[in-house]
Amino acid sequence: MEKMQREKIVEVLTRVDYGASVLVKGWVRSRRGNKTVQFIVLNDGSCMSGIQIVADLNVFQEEALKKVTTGACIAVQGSLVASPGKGQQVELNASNIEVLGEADPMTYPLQKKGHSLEYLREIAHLRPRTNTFGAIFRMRHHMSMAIHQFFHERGFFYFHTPIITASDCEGAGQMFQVTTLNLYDLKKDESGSIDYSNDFYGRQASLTVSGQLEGELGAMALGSIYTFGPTFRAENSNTPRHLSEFWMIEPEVAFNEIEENMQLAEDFIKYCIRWALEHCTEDLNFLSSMYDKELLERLRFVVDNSFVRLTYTEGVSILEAAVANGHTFEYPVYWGADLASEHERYLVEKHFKKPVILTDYPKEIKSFYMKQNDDGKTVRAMDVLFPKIGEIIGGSQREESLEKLERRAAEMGVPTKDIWWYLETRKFGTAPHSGFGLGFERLMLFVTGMSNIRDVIPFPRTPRNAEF
RNA sequence: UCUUCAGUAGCUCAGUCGGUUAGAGCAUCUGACUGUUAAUCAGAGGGUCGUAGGUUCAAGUCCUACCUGAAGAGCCA
Repeated sequence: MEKMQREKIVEVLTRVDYGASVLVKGWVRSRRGNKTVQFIVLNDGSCMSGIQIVADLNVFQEEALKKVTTGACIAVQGSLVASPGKGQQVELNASNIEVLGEADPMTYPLQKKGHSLEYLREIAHLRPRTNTFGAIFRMRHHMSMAIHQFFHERGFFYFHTPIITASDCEGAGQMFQVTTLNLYDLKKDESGSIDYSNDFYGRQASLTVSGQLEGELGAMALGSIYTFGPTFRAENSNTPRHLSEFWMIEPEVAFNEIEENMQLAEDFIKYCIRWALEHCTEDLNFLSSMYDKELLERLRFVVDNSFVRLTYTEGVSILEAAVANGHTFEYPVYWGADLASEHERYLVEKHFKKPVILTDYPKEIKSFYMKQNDDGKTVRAMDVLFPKIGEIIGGSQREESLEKLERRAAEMGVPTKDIWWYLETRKFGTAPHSGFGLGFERLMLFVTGMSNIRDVIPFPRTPRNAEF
């Protein structure tokens, strides 16, 4: 084969310079045909569509096409022609086909017919080659770009918080320990505690459960920052909405109060969804047709309507009214109770039928760092609740008073000695500030219409599952 | 972690009240077909019924434990 520049199928499909000689490389999705002509659908991942390769058997020996099987990788040189068949604008009349990598049809796990998502999870190393996961992972990229673009446009700085941390007071869940100690020969002191003085960091260390505390340090210097990185929770959560390793976006803004924080959250989510509608049309249409017919409608609805904002207290009143009218919940509703998912779902899906931002929760059920309201009972927390997926964002205005912060930490039994540096932001030049955290995969669930979080990250990490 | 459901061919599933040799579609292979669109048509091969015990004359089917998966719940993003 003469030396040519390989072209991406996404580009070739838009071309109209018929007769041009083109080289494409990709993986065979299917081959069909008869004694005269064979059709090969070739996909290189650059877009959902494959290009149809036409192999005239006057040009090719049937034997030469034997290795062109589903899953094989081939390079095809041919001339671009307008397709006489239905279903595609252009196709490639092959003049040369080279098999770069064979795929034994007897053992190749992907067939051209559909597979269940559960089965594809077991072959996560190959599922990116399917239409569904090609679409999802292309969208994952686009959503990442949207996030950076949104914050960059608004003057936020991408701030890198550490993945390994020695503080355990976020209260966000169980942590994975990081150690180089010999687990077969752990040294313990008289009280039976493990001696970490010889560990890598000279102290106990873990994978981060949130970059928020360090993010606040950035905000108190750079003004507006965001983080976007992996986060780890060692919770034994087995649900379609939890991963033990997931990606989180955490903006933090100096001088923002809770209202501005809410506006930022709403603008941010809408920006991302609008970006998906504009940049991922082909993939969205596929996912919509295959998995969720109302997907596009739901995305447009969220973009076009403002989120409902109400306080926890108002939310509880609505739920209590529902109970009075005969609606039954499994868990009781009363002021002070943490809302169960059935309660959140009722507000979002039954009562308001649109995204809801709940604010001003009882201080007892929220973290120590949230700004205390003057009523002495509530804090300036905010949760953004979405249809289908529940809580997509959790955030708050932060307590800027050192005294109040320390008192609350003590009341809640939070060990603050490891976060003296965090407290010093309140000691030196403290300022009102706010931020929130958004689970990237939860956003992905919403924009793709997928229902299991294990299907929107290439290699999901969940309890008892770290394959690939 | 709790509750419920499921595990039978490469994949998706059927298998009746416990009863003879384990069924289908798709995939794969072989053949047919002059442009197909998840092509079509004909034929063939393909099984440790999740694992280990137990009940029974007899277990894919009933019981127990465990493993794996899914849904819901809790925890949370």
